[in-house]
Amino acid sequence: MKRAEKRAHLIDVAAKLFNRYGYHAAGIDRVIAEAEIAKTTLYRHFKSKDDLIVAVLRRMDERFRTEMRQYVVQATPDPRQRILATFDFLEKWFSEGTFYGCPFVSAAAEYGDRAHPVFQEAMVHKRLMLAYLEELAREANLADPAEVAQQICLIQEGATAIAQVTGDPDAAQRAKRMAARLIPRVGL
Amino acid sequence: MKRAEKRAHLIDVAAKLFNRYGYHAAGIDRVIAEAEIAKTTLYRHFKSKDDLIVAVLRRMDERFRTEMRQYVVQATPDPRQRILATFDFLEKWFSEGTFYGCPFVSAAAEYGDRAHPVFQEAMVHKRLMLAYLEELAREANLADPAEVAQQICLIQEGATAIAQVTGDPDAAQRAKRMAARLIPRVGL
DNA sequence: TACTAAAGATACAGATCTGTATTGTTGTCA
DNA sequence: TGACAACAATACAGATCTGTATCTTTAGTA
Repeated sequence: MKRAEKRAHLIDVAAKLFNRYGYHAAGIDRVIAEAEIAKTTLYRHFKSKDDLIVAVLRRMDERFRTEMRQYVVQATPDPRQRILATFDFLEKWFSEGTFYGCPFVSAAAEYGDRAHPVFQEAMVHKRLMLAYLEELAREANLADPAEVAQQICLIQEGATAIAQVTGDPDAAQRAKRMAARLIPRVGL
Repeated sequence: MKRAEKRAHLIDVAAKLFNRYGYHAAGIDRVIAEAEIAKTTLYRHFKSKDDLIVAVLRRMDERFRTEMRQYVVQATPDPRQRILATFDFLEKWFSEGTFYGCPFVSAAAEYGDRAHPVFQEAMVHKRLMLAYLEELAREANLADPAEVAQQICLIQEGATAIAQVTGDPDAAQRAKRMAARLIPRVGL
């Protein structure tokens, strides 16, 4: 395995463990055991655990938004329907069995200091999600794309939290229905 | 200080620390230092840290719902407005400076095993919140109280997550406007 | 006042945590 | 093939964690 692949694999394993057990509860020893690498190797790639966590969040943000984009694009060409398709993507996520709530919200909870790099990374993700939703709202010719994006974002967060605690993926479809009512139809 | 008061004080201190630093990050040593009690005293009241966490969650649930009830009752006599008043209560909470996101969602994230007592306690809180909102929806004579309760609950969770990550208490008022659009006016 | 239960103080056991140091092995490229 | 960087394996330092054991002091009660 090449160096870059090793690093990527390490991040993937760490992401899985952090999501499942939490950022504090999942220790470095467990990560290296599961990734089957030596501790020295980990610390050659990342100078600290916080550093690894930040890398994990960055990777998850990238993957999450890329996959959502791909899902939405292939789902429907209609701009308004694309906004609603994000909720189908959420439903898929919630049903995955590896879903333990939003990793970014959890990270912000475990590293409550707003100046902490981990918290900052969670904020970045939320900003980028907001930007994407605003982009969709703009393409749908909605009156106030920024406001719509904020609303959709809020509903998505709500659905995620509900699905996490209740374990019910249906939260996504309920959220979708709510979003449909909030978004005025194009041309109306 | 009497035994019962000591126990209550211990729970309050633990709640503050768990919220601020997280359930794993805040250690027993820190709790007893802040509460100014001996470790033996803590373990006389609670047989383990998990036990303490469960007690903290129970107390927070009780307090949260009681205070929300009181706030809502004194806010307005109109049943429909009472539903919306819950969002003003949230705004107050978000602005408190001691707000670090929903303690129950965070607890569920740190103890992701659904069979874990801590996770169970988070579920109980959500169930009770749902029951309260359904009660409000029923008093407002809404067509489908159970469905409305689920929707309001979802929006509240969304507002909480947004406020946590962005630090913006305005999420509560946005959520309130969204809720107002979702709840049909009485008699219509 | 004498008894008892609770609390304080403290040390400690045993595990686990992050991070480093050491030594040997592997693999890659010139 | 020889040099060099990465990796593995391992031990370890030093801190921190949960939980217990020991002993003393306090406080309430009969």
